Amino acid sequence: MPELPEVETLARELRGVLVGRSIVGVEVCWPRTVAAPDPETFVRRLVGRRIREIRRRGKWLLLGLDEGDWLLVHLRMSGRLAMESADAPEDAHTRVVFYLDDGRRLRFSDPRKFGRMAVTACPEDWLGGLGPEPLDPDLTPERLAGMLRGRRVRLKALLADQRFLAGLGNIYADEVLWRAGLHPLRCADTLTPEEVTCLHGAMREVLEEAIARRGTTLADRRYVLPDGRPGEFAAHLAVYGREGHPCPRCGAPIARTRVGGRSAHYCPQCQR
DNA sequence: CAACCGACCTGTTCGC
DNA sequence: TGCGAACAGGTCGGTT
Repeated sequence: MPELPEVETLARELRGVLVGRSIVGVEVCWPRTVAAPDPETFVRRLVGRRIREIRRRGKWLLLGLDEGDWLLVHLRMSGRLAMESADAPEDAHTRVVFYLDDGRRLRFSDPRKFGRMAVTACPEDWLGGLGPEPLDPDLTPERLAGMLRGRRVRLKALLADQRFLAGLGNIYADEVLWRAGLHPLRCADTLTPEEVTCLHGAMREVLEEAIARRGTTLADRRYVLPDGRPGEFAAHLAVYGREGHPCPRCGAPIARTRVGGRSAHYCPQCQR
């Protein structure tokens, strides 16, 4: 579930505690978490490295290391990164543990085992296919209109397509469309310039507000901050997970349909 | 090009 | 109460 606001929050929180630290050891508990290189080389290229910087690109977290390598992390569905002291309790879902030079650990736990990480000198090999960042100032309404032109796809599917825009997933695609008053099944290349501007604004507002509230922690608590605190945006969701509940804008019951095998929540009254 | 499906996974929820 | 089926959705690769 972690999407752009959750990974952005993670990057900001980890920046304060990880930058300047060195990795003194790495334990791979579930080898398939390591997408590349092979787990042995993965560990060898990390041990002894200092963490220079932390960035986000789409839903990817990037840890910049000295000597030019990058550690890339994708949380997918259930991944979680947590800072913990050396005496923290066992976790049955631990997949990779990074031991740091201050005695603390960065633990990657991931019940569903979908999360992936990689060490590479060339992040572009992994991130090259991603679309633009939704919050990039260069992504103007005019440019967004150009991206939509000729795309005969349903809006919801396009917003969640990482090649189109990097970072939106099921939750925020639904929330953005509700804020913009656009139906999730609407064909993408039929939007008027006014509607594109509205979509552009809704996207920025929803993402910026979600980041300000440190992301969405749902009842299952699969996403929490590195210290275990929850994000606070769940209370501000208008449609996601609210089927049958009243629309915050008009009071009509929120409906749910399916787009490409995934659920799409919307207000049948406000989103035509 | 667009839509759909199965695979990857396991914890939770649902129906009988 | 207990059990298995269905569901959750990010991404990839294959098929229609």
